[in-house]
Formats: sequence, structure tokens, C-alpha cells
Amino acid sequence: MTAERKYHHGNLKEAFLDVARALLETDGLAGLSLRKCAEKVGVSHTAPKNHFGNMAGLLTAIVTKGYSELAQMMVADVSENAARIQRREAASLAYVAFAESNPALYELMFSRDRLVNDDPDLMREVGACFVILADISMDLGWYAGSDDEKNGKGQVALWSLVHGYAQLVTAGRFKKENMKGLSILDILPAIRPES
Amino acid sequence: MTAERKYHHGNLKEAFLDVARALLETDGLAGLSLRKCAEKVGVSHTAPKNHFGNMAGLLTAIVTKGYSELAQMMVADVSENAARIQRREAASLAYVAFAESNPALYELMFSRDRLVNDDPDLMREVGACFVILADISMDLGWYAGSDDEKNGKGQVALWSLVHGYAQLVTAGRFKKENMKGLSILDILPAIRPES
DNA sequence: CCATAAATATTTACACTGGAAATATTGAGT
DNA sequence: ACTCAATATTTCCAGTGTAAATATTTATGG
Repeated sequence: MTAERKYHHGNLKEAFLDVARALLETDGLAGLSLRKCAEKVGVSHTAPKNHFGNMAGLLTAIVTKGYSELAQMMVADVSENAARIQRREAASLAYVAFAESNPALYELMFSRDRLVNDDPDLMREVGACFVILADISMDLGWYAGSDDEKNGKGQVALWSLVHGYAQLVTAGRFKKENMKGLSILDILPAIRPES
Repeated sequence: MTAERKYHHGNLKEAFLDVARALLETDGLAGLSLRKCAEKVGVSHTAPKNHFGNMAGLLTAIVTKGYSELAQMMVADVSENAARIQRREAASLAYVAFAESNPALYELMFSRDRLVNDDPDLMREVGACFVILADISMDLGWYAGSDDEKNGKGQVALWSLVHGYAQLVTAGRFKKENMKGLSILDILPAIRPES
């Protein structure tokens, strides 16, 4: 009936990632513990050490996967041949949807002292997200100056705006009476291009 | 010589707040503990219970003070009679400066599950910040539509942009090569008003 | 096929944490 | 002076992450 308990789990790393991520969303980061995860997976509480090293390593692995998923979602709902403004809108919507679907994970993805910040995998996935955001931030029409200036400012501005919106919403800092029906699309593209 | 050790500290609440805030910035939220604070203040580790209830209460008090300071700083460097665009620039600069000076506190101020989110003092100070941000977001010129629409979108957009910028910078998500010399003022006002 | 090494998991132990409960001390009001 | 509330301590407990030693399984090279 039940899967027989083997000494070697066989798939502990991924099982642990899944359980930890679920626990992160249900109990919050403060309620997440290695021991709870281990118990749910059915292994001893020190088993994850082989795969993640320590708590920071586990959180880094979860967050790295989070950035990977975020990148996928940003490009999932639109053809890469679509006009840039359409890709921008689709990616922005997907970005906010990701944050709203995974609020605890999303918060952790921008935390300062819980991750292994120089982890190569993490840096790679963050970079991949930035590439997408940089691409869809071109031709915003928000700024004047040389192309380099316009693009540089646009990259920073677009991610700032979308991240700020996502975080303020998921952290509950926007009151509902101030947010009535305002989606990221209402905030984003209404900024007029230069004539 | 040394201040004599009295049973009643006399000013424990504020002393604890100061020590905890300092420890938050030096050791990070993960390294902050009630017991460390208590030792530094020179009281037993359960003394803070009378003043803060528990850890969440302490963090909420710290964060509440943070919002209060942030509000002060946003209006400190400019006359309230100055033109709105000047107040907006001064407040935006001060906002980012606050985040950069208190990165761990700033992160905590937007965390989801460590605070007593319905604490009246906290809600009041958050509201005070929103009032300032709502004021300086008027006449942005970013949006079309009725005044209500323009102002509603402007409130959400301005806080999103400034918070996003502050957090992405302090969390290290903007790489230096992408940020070269771009301050919040470069991102903010270059967005052209409607003609 | 087998010996040996590497990978994976467990057991045990420890220092540290937040918090509950009972107790002690101090200060304020009458 | 007396009482009571406020403040702080002591003691205790369950829970946490991690290190070290050990056990088991799998993989590899002869």
C-alpha cells in the first residue's frame, strides 16, 4: 500500500523543495523549519544537510526556483514575436500574478540576509529575469536623451514600478479603498510616450 | 561610577527599542533575538514581555517608529509651501535615503508575517506616510481621465515606483553596471507630463 | 563478482531561541 | 502605612539549526 520506507529516499532534494515551499506559503517564513519539512518528507531532520548545506542553502534553492518560474511566467502568455508593448503587458500581468500566488516566496526573493546572495545559480536566474525585464522595458517612451540613457532609465523604472506594485499589494500596504480595481496595467502603460 | 543597577530600569521600553534596532541593522533580522537585546540592555530575557508582549510586538514597535521617521524625513528637507514638484523630489530622495540608511528595518517594514499587522499605532503611521505620498503624487501628469482617476493612479504609481526602486537597490537586485549614477530623481520626474 | 569509495541518511548531542508561569521587587495612589 | 498595579526575575519547557560520529545504500573500478 504505502510506499515502503527505504533508507535512501531517492528524490529527497526535490521532495524537500516542494514541502518547504508549501510550508513557506502556509506557515510563513517565520513558521518554516527544517525539522517540520523533514518530518513531512519522512526523513531525519539532518537529512537535508547533504543537499542544501544549511537553512540558507535551502532558502536559496527555493528562491532560485522562484526566479526561474517567474521568468517562465513572464514570457508564457505571449508570443515572442508579439509587439513589445504586448509582451510588456503580458509580462507585467504575469509578474504580479506570480507575486500574488506566492506572496511568501516573493517576499523571500527580495530579502537581504537569508539567502546565499553570491550563489551562482541564484545569480544566473536573477540575471535571466533582468534580461526579460530589460527587453520589455525598451521603447517605453518615458524618458528623453540618448538610447542608452532612455534604455537604462527604462530598465530601472519598469522593474521598480512592477516590483513596487507587487510588493505593496502583497504586503498589504495599499488599502483596498485606494486600490479599487487598479491593476498593474492601469498604472503601467497610461504613462504617455513622448510625442 | 557605572549607573547603579536598579530593579526597575526606568526606561526599558525605549532602551530596548534602540538596542533592538541597532542589532537589527548589524546582525540582520535573522540574527536579532530578544535574549541578545536583553543582555545588552542589562535585563533578564523576559523583561520585554511587559512592554511588547512578544517578538512580533517588539518588531511592530520598531517598524511603527520606522514609518514615523520616514514620514518626518519625507517632509523635513523642504518647505510645505514649496511647489509640489519640489516637495515630490525632496520626499522621494529622503524616502530612498531612509531605505539605504536602514536597509534591514526597511525590509521589515514591508514584511508580511512578522508584524502585528492590525496594530492601531502601526496602521496610523502607515496611513500618515500614505497621506504624504498621496499629496506629492498629485499633478504628476502621468495619466489621463478624471481627477479621481488621475490621482488614484498617481498615488499607486508613485509609491510603487519609489518603493520598488528603494527595495531593489537595498536588496541588491540591481547590478551596479545597470545602475550607474541613476538616482530616483532620474527615474521619477523625467516622465513627461501630458501637454 | 567483489572490494572499496562515495553518496546519502541517521543518531546523538549541544547551544540557542521565544515564551509561559510563578515569584519578587518597586512605585503610585489613597 | 497599606494596597495594588507595574515592572522585572527566576525557572522551566518545547522547538530550532547545526556539528560530529555512525550507519546504510549505491556506484565504481578491479
